[in-house]
Amino acid sequence: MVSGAQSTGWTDERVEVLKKLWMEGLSASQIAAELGEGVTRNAVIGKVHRLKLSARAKPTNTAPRARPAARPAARRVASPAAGIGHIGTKPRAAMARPQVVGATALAASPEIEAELYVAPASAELFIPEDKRLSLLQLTEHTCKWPIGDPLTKDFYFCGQHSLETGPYCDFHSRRAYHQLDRKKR
DNA sequence: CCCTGATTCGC
DNA sequence: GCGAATCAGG
Repeated sequence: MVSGAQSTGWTDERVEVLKKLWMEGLSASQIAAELGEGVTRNAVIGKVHRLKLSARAKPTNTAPRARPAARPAARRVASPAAGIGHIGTKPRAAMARPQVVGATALAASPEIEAELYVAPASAELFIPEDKRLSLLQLTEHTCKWPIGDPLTKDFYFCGQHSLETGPYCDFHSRRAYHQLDRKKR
C-alpha cells in the first residue's frame, strides 16, 4: 500500500508544509509554487482558511471585510466545449521566481530555498543618445516618459514606440501604473 | 499592469 | 472538504 500518491488531496505532509510556509510569511502563490503540481494559490488560501489559519502577521484588527453582498452566481467554468475565443493572456512562460517576498518581519529559513537572486537593479532604461527625444520631438507614437532632471540638459524623453493604449511604451506604462488606477476611483 | 488575501459557492 | 471564480485592496 505504499503507492498511494494522491497528487490531489491534502496529506499531512503537505498540510505541514503549508502551515509552516504560511507562518513563515510566504505568500499563497509562493507556497503554491513550492508545493507545485496541482496546487494553485487559491487552493492554498482555501486550505489555509479551512484550517482556521490565516492571521499570521496581524497583531490587531479583525479586518471586517465587506461582503460582496449578493453573489449573482459564481458559475464554474462554463467551458462551451470548443472555445474559439482568442487567448488574450500571455503564457508568460514560467514565473517560478516571483518577486521576492516582502519579508517584513520573518526570519529567513535555511530549510527553504535559500536561493534569492538580487534584483536587476536597473530602475530605468538606458536610452541611447540617438534615441532620446526632446519635448518638441515627441509625437503621438513616442513614449512620453520623462527621464532625468528637467532643469538640466540631461533631460529627455524615452522616445520608444508608445502603445496605442497609452502615452508610454510597454516598459514605462507598467512603471506608470502598478499601484495607481484602481483605488483612485 | 502586477500582485496580495478573502470570500462565496458549485462540485 | 476542495478549489475556481470573484471580490477588494495595494
